[in-house]
Amino acid sequence: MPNYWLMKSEPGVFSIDDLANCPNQTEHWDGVRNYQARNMMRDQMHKGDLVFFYHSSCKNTGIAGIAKVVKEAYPDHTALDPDSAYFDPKSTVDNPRWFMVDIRFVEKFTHLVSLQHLKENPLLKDLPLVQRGSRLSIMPVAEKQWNEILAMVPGR
DNA sequence: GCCAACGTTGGC
DNA sequence: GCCAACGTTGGC
Repeated sequence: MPNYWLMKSEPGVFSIDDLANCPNQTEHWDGVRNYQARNMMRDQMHKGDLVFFYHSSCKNTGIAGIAKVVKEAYPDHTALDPDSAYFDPKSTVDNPRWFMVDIRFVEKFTHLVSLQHLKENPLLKDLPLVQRGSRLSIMPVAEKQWNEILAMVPGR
């Protein structure tokens, strides 16, 4: 059984369309700089897990589609690159502080499941995404929540 | 652009 | 270990 996740991305930076247009429709998920998110990604995210791709900080916030984990956590090289916005001087080759996984495009929803609709569904009240003040960029999704959200996808 | 909420840093 | 200051996230 796969685990289920939700990962946020700003579509102005990297959208689900960008993922679909990558070589092999696969890209590494760099730039995670939050320990809670890192720990989940590093310790609990496994090959074959499914991911809701969430568009944040944009006009239409919500879940835009599905991706899947195709490579488990390995060091995030952008932390070692002084020219990267994600550079972290405290991360080293021998002792990497930040990690990333590779994900592959699976499906784009014809219409996204909006944050507003997610918030309105009482069955999703425990999802960190809809909780007040939550800023987690990677979060687990329970199987029941996953199925509930899938049932909310317009036209699916 | 605003700002509430949160995470991190660093002095003590 | 406390906590004030600061930086970031992300919805609105």
